[in-house]
Amino acid sequence: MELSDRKRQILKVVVEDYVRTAEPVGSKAIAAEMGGSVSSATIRNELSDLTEMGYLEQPHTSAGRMPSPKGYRLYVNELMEAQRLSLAETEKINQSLQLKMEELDRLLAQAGRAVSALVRYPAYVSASRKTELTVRRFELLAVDERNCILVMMTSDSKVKSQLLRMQLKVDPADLPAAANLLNSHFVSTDPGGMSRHLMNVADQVSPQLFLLLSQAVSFASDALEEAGQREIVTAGASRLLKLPEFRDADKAHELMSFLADSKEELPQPMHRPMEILIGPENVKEALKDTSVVVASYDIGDDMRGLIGVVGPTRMDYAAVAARLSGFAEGLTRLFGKQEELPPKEEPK
Amino acid sequence: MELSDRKRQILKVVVEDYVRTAEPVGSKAIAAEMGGSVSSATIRNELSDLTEMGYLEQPHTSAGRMPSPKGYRLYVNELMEAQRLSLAETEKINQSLQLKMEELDRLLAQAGRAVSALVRYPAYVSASRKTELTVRRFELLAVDERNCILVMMTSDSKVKSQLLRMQLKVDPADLPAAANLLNSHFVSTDPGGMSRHLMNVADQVSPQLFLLLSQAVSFASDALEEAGQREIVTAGASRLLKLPEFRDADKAHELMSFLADSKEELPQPMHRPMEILIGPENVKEALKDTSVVVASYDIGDDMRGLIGVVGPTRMDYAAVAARLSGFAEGLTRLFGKQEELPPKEEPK
DNA sequence: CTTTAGCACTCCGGGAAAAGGAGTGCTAAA
DNA sequence: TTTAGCACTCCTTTTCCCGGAGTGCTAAAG
Repeated sequence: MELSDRKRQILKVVVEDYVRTAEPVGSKAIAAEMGGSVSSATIRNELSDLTEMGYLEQPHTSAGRMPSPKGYRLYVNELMEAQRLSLAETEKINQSLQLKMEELDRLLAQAGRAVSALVRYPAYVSASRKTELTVRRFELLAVDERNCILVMMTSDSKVKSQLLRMQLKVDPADLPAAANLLNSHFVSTDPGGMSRHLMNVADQVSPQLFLLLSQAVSFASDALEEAGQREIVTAGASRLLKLPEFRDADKAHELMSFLADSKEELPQPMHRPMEILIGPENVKEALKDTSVVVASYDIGDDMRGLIGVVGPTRMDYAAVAARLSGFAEGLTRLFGKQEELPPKEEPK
Repeated sequence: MELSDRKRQILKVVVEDYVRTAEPVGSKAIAAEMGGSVSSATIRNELSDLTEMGYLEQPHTSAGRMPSPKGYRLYVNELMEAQRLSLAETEKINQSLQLKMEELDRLLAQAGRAVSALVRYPAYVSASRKTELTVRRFELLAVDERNCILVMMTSDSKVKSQLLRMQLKVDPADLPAAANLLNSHFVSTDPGGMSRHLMNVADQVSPQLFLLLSQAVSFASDALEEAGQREIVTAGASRLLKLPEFRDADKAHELMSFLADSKEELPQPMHRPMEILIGPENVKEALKDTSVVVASYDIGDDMRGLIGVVGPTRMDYAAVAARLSGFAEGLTRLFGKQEELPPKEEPK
């Protein structure tokens, strides 16, 4: 059965009222909010229908109505008006993105704090790689005969380095040869492949050099693996405590420790650039009665970031969605700019 | 006035009972716990004295007694028996310290989680440098005429590197000279000094090289500064919610956002390797009715770490102190091992 | 057929009153 | 100095009651 226009409007009013007040809303209030064109009795009939259809629920007979997850879903899909951000608001977002491009971790943490502060709910941010990272080039620098420095440039034009301590003395003059070996055999290879490949060169070099190489390879594959991991930071978890639905300490604790310890299991947008998951639509038990809004953004060409907000099902979806997509765009732009001038020189 | 032995014993019982139950403790319970050698009436007289002297307080007439901060202080200083950890417990601590020595940040975070899990309170961990960090040696590696790699070894034998993108083309053949310049002028200098010094070399080199040098110097001083900062991580903040004293959402929120946003202001041990700050002894307003136990540990020779626990004044000081010092020792040992073999070659 | 007014009924929330209990402080005796 | 006895205090919990908001039904009006 199709919903009449009036039913839709009523549902909209209920959602928006309930989001604001956190109290079940009654027929009288709705009638008033609709300009008095219909009486509360009429509204009551409609409410009764909507409840039967599963869009609304009642905490108990003779209380007002509140939206069910299904009701929120309809609201989000069809009723909600895309909120335009005010200029001031947009300005604020961009301002909070004036981040110094330090390490990615730090930047994510900062972005998370900014989002959380803006929407007043806990937020989470992460970045992950679309394609496997590899090493593009190795260098070895002598320090003394027991120490040398390994420098690698990765396929995303970042540089990593590490001091290698050698169990056996190595003549500094041998280093260029070792570096050549690395450059000819271990370049453009995924971490697993590197360690496997190490065996193949075992008999081509002296034991000293082999020890050195295996250290280098193990550092390289560790570094690649680490950089490939998606790291997630959360911010503003304690904001939950301000919400009436988390007045109960146990409930709050459950969700907050989920945010602290199981960040990896927070939802990612699968199909669209922004997704809204309402209450039981969440797979994770701990999120069953919260809602999540999550958007993705691009970091250069081969990384993808994700930025999300966790809140009660009674969330101001329109506001959060607008701000979140503002942020996602801002971040895409930010990284677009940063990544403009990487050396395109490709190894072969 | 000196406290009689019996008074001291009574105080001890009160503290330990109150810590366990979070309820004011009455004369009868104390009498029972002391083996029935004295009657509750006698205890009442003593309690009355102790209250007058300020070691105990009463939430209201005709309630039991609970320790005042002064009472806790006496308990911590004189009454508390240093708790010996069971073998299993020590084992557990050491096990949780089987950390892979990745980046310091990650290690701290992991240690924080371990401590927090063990003592069941929020914990914080940080590391800071005792002496100023400087660069010991620079290297420049050519990539192409617009890009080169800066590698620096710092005074603590760590290696950092960064890709430098040059606005003006530079002949790779000039790089060794540039590196020499860096090595002769910017080594063993603090970050501030580096930027000041940059002006002095402005007229000794070509504009291209100068641009390159200034990028290198600015990266170096940023890196030094960043590495010098004390970074603090907190863990397990949500455990607060399990405690009856933080049942009130507002109170919990206040402390949790302090832990999230003002970590820098958490206490550090000043004089001794371990310090206990009880309630109002804390300077920070937000900590006025919590207690903090904080211990320090060594990271090699020139870094010092700090590891602390935040909880209600009603904290099991003996247990926390024992576990914390176990952790601090473990960490010192861990870092001691790691740092055994740095190259002692000193620059001059 | 839809809308509206009227009305009885339900159920929650808050406040007052009552009951219960733990613990104190005092007194007087051992 | 210690102890038993007892009255008193004050908190906590429970119970009870009331008011109000809101519903659902019915019957009349549009």
